[in-house]
Amino acid sequence: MRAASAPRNARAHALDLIRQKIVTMELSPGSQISENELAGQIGLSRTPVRESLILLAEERLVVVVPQVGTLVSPIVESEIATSQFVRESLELAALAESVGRATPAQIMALNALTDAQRAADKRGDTEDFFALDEEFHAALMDISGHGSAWRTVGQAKAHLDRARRLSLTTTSQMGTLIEQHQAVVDALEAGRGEEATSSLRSHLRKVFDDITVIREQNPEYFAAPVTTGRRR
Amino acid sequence: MRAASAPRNARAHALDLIRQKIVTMELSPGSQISENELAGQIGLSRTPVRESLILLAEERLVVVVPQVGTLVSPIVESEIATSQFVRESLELAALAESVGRATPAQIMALNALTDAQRAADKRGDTEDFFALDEEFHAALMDISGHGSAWRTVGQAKAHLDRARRLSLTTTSQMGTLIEQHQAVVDALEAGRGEEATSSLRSHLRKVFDDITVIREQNPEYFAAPVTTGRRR
DNA sequence: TGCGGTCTACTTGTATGGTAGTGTGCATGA
DNA sequence: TCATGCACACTACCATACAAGTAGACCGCA
Repeated sequence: MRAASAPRNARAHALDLIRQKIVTMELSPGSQISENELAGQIGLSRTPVRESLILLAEERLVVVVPQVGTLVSPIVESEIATSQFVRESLELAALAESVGRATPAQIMALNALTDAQRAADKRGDTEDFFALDEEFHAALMDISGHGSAWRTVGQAKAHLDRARRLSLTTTSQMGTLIEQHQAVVDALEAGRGEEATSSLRSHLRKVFDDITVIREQNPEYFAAPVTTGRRR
Repeated sequence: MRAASAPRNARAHALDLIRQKIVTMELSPGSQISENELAGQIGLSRTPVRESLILLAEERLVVVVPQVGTLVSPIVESEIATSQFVRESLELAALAESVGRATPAQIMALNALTDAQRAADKRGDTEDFFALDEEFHAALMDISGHGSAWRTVGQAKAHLDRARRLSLTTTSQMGTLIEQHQAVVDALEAGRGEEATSSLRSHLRKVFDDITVIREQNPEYFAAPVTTGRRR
């Protein structure tokens, strides 16, 4: 979400703030946080902070242990795999329905986004790059007519993004990702559905595969495949 | 969710209760509810009830208007379409990955579920039928190894189920649904992936199409395709 | 009769106090 | 030295009080 522009109320503000801290790794996975402490930092009472944490727990970004504490979810491989599965399934299904539906204006908008990404790449602006990446995928999904399903993708994506942030220092691969975006747009414009979906699939897989590399480089943030003792 | 067995705490209890009231149409779409009133009924204070409503708002099952009130979400066609898209995409993608992975024990479990559904059909027990339906689809997804993505499907499914409940009086079609389940299991067991996915797709589509019929019969619960003035 | 302002009842939002449960560290004793 | 029990500090959970805002009823007036 690029636009956290409208602080509808204090809770929404707190929620955006805390989620950002988690996804950007400012709050590192596994670290303990407390309602009191966060409330103090943000300048609110415990109530809106607590409500935010409940929502974040629903997103699996934090784990609340009753009477014990709240901690930032460790990056669990199975969780990432699930997020990848959800994202990939929804984006590919949407793209398949988009073939032949995309208007010239929509294609233009996608091209504008890839251009903007190239500019961000040259500037080395990884933050903007990530924001544009988000916009691109959202716009792509919107063409299918299932834009409102982006909410679901966004939740899954949060887990992936958190892991990806660990590699944002290595900006060398941004060019590759942009060209993969472009390949999807070009195939979509030409009406080549198979090519579009296969391009998008390999793009999403590449992002996913990068994470496994990241894991080897930053094992401290990754948890063992714990079975949390919770029954399904 | 068949098992609301473990009342982990008061809020989880309230959440299950309220969600059930909504999905079973005990709280009709569009009707206004209040934190105080619900708290009184359940026998809790506003706090856990309020937290439950926040979560339900995130699921789009209720709409909270600040300082005005909370109302059960009307059944909006676009919302149902999105839910259908999410459910269909995830279940089909999972099934495609399940082909060749299903163990004999898993196939047996699926067959046991269809048998149980036939029994429920004979008894005319629609509640049990719905619960078994849920179990069946969850078990099917679990085989793919992406069982934890069922959470996501479950949220989408809640919207669909609510609309389906309107037709639970017409139990005549339960037999058809069961045989569609069986067709999926049989194809999966035989390793015929294409047949399995196409069977599941037509099954899910049938459920979806039923809803459009329901709409014509119960227009009062359906809202016009309102653009709620909310920017994406 | 119709219009306008005010007042009240009710809503959700936020702050705060008390409760129950958990983990930790320290003192005590073997 | 090590094990054990206990007190304490800390947590999230829930209840309650207060604040901010809205909608509608009601009354006065033109």
